[in-house]
Amino acid sequence: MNEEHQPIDEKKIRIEKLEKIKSQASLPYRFERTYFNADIIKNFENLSTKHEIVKIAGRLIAKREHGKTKFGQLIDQTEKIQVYFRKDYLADSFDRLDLVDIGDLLGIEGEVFKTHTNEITVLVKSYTVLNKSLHPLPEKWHGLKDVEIKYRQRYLDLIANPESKKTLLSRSHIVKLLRKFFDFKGFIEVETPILQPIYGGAEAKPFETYYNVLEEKMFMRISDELYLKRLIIGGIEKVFEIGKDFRNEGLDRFHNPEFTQLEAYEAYNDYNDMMTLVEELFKFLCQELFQTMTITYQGKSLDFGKPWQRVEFCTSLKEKIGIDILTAEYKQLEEKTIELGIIDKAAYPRPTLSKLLDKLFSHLIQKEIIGPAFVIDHPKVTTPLARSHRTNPLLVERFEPIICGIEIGNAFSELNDPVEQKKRFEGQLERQEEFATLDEDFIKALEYGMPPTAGLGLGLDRIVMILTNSESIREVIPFPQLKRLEE
RNA sequence: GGGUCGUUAGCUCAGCUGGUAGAGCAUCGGAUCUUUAAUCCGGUGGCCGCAGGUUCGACUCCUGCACGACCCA
Repeated sequence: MNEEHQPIDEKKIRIEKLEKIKSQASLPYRFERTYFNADIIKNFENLSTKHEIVKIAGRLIAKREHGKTKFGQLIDQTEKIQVYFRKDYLADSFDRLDLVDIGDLLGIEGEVFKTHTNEITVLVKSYTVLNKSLHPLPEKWHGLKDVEIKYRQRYLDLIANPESKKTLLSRSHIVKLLRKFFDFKGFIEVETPILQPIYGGAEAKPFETYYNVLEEKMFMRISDELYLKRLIIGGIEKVFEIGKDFRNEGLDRFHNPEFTQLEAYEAYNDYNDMMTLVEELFKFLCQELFQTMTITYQGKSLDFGKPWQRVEFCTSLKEKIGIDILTAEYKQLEEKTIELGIIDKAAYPRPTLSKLLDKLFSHLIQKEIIGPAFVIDHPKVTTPLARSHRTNPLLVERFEPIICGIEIGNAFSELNDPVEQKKRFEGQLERQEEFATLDEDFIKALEYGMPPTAGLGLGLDRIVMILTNSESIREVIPFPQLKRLEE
């Protein structure tokens, strides 16, 4: 760069402005807000006829200068609202608006009125700079599109893209509704250990950590299941937990390594009761969020008013590939997956039977299900924690809720026979399933007698995706996992 | 892990077959007393993701790397 033309250093300019502001008065520690912007819009008639002085606070996101007047837009948590500065009302402080940039945080006192074009506006009687932004904001019209910046600097995404903010606020609303539903149904909310000496309750690679004081390797939980069942045994008969699970696996549109799961267990019930509960839950969510049972996800229409479709795991696969998976040889299934190009020999040199079945089903059947549907009655080998099917001992009483091909949960009639449970765990170890563990302490708990119990796990992030029409799990997680940038 | 695509001003994007960088918004200066993607006039702003290579010459072609998106595993 040559000497005459320095690059614009917007930060430097803004710091200088900030110094000027500070030299006149120090930045306030608080501002007594009397209304959120949304409440002003809601109560406009009342506020304007009474000429009430309102105090609002937020970030300036637009500025339109018009000689001896200026219009701006101030956004707070709830809404944006137009603000109107006039030199004849503000005198000297009008000139000091030169020190105010888009992005700055303002406290404003003024009167509510409507402009000629019927826009609800706050006529500014006085304003205070509460803090400055030292950087310019993303562009006003196109917003912030660069997905990498959106997630790395989520605050900018929230300021610039109302849709992103709406999605995260919806998430909070949905979590509240989930708690309300389970509370209404009489479930007790608990918190179980995230740091566990033995992981279990799912098939997934755990994150490992180390507890110095105990001099012991620990795992971040991959599921809450085994602890919640211990509580069922202890007599907390309707129990649920909402919390993070951690799986040391890939990242994609549907997976984040730490994700939120809702698990619920109800004693004296079975998986049919749990299906009913899930149907009721989605009716409740749709009613509260949309006041309708019909919603659209990524262009697909979904009706939660009707009973969910039931898709039998084995029957549907048999219809599709003409193989009875319950009697088929391992080799036959392996050949089929290779023939269909579903499994890569290099990645899985010796896939387990459970893996093969899972791959076949998710590719051939699940992907095509729009639903809402329950995939039911899986082969026993796939599910060590579920109870055998009451009419077919080769199956378990299990269901997975599927919406638009996305698996949003997993549920069973819980296996409560300690001898059988131990055999199933040992079977997994013998078959050398990758993440098999044997939790003796859990078996011991079962030996004291667990009532017949229905259990449910729901992927909260995925439910939020569907209810907010988000195409990636990253949109519904405030700070999704990204690779670290090199310095 | 593999494939395809992307990375250019603070933001959103152009940039042809290789000839040395463009627009809009933002920013800076000026005009403007109801604007709303305000408008009008004038100006500033670039390690063209990073590192090599080919070439007289590379944003452009080639190789590698980083990050991201989608698809596959």
